[in-house]
Amino acid sequence: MTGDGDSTPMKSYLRRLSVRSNLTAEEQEAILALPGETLSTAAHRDIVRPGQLTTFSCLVVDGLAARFDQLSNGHRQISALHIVGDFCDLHSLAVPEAGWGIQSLTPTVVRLVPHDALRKIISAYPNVAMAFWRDTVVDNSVLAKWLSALGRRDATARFAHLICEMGLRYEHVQLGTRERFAFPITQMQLADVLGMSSVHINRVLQALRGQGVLETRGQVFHILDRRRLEKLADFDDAYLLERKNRTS
Amino acid sequence: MTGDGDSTPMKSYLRRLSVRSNLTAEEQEAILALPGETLSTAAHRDIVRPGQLTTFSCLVVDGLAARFDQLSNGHRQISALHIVGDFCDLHSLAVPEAGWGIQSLTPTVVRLVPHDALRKIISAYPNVAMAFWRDTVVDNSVLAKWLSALGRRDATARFAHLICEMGLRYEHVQLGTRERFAFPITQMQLADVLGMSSVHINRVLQALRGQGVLETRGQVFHILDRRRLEKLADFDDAYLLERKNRTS
DNA sequence: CGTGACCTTGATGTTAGTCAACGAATGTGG
DNA sequence: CCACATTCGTTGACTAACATCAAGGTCACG
Repeated sequence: MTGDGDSTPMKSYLRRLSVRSNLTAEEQEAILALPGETLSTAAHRDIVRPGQLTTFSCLVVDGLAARFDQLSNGHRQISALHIVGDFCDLHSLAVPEAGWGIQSLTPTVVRLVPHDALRKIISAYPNVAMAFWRDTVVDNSVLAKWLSALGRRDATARFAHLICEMGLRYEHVQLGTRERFAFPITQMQLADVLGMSSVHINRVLQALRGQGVLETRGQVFHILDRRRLEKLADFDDAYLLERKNRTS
Repeated sequence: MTGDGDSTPMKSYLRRLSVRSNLTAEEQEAILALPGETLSTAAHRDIVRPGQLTTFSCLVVDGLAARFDQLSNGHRQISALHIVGDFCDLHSLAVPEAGWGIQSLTPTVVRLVPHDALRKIISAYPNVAMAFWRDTVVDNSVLAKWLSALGRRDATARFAHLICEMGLRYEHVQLGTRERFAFPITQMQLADVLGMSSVHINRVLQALRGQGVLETRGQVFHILDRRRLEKLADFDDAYLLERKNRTS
């Protein structure tokens, strides 16, 4: 297990929010007190089915989930990775009919928070609403970065960029450091994230290992030469918005 | 000119919102009454510079703008196209520091709406806030579709998909039909949207013309065989959310 | 100890990029 | 109104990156 398990399901989300937003003690209490049902799933299970009408939003408490798009040619593209502390479909509050599916990539624990409760908290605490919104903006920025990676970077740069990003994201929720973190994903799944074949993922990874840039032990990525990795990736962390905001 | 010009700058936005959200007469009045400054720019001008601190959000009143990501290798990727009626950085309300640049692709008229006024309207009319949010969700869905197109579709399918999408979007703001619309973009700019070279854009376009799928006259795209275009694109319009919602 | 998922490697094919040149259209200043 | 410049579109020849196919190896798990 990598997260907090069932004991304090909202804690990891609060940690994520606090990277970018200042919240008062009262606001933090209100977030921690959000109700919901906790659900454990095996790997490769649908958490949200495309087109499903939802009455709750779902927070990843433990494990790894992905938003994916299935194409008629049999291929699939993962358009978001949701790690511990990610509210993977907060937007379903505004649009209850899911536009895409979410699946667990590993055994995963999610917390289903009713839309009612979310509506209450955002109307009672406008600053919390802003913090929520801010986080959805970051998700959007990540998506935009992935897009330019797929459109304009070669396989090595794409791979390197993803590893840089995931390092920071795991660090934000205190599940590792930017240089060493458990990222339980298979090469086939990486292929679906980066829009390439798993064969090519493997070759790129080996090249990086060969150059002494990183090593993997099981699911733990260990970055040996961060400078070089960031250079290969043309990585700039600004889009992850690590600075605090308060706008209310 | 393709839009309403200066006379009623918020009207086209209202049209776009109304595709997906039911708004009362009072709410519509409030939106039309939003203050702001109107600005005309030539083509290829920065509207928002990356990193810029903004105190307003900007609505495209006429023309065509793009959100783009500049890479250090000299390439660039366009991660959103903003047509008439698109509020291209509503999210800057939550995150004032722009994470990306926005440029005009053609001579463009934008309306700069102060954040203050937007904050007032969303706190006075929660249903308007939801309508705004809903529209940012659609922008996000579009981005996700573009991502799977770049990751998992070949050049022809990507091109076809974009044309299908733009047809619907122009129809939504009543600037043409899904089968015939003015889309003033160069092949180089298309290349930056679709993550390919302008040479290849040209070849794909010619192939589609040769098959009698579409023709172009100047900037007007005319789709001759919509069925076939949608099939090539594997297009499903659900992500553009043409159904109405009201959640408040 | 067998089974299935995942990783690794090699050989081959295809898509689309790059480079280069020219034509067409559009705009500009004299 | 014309000569020029610039941008955009078109085409061909060549090349590089990555997909696909196929086979075997490794590891975890029942």
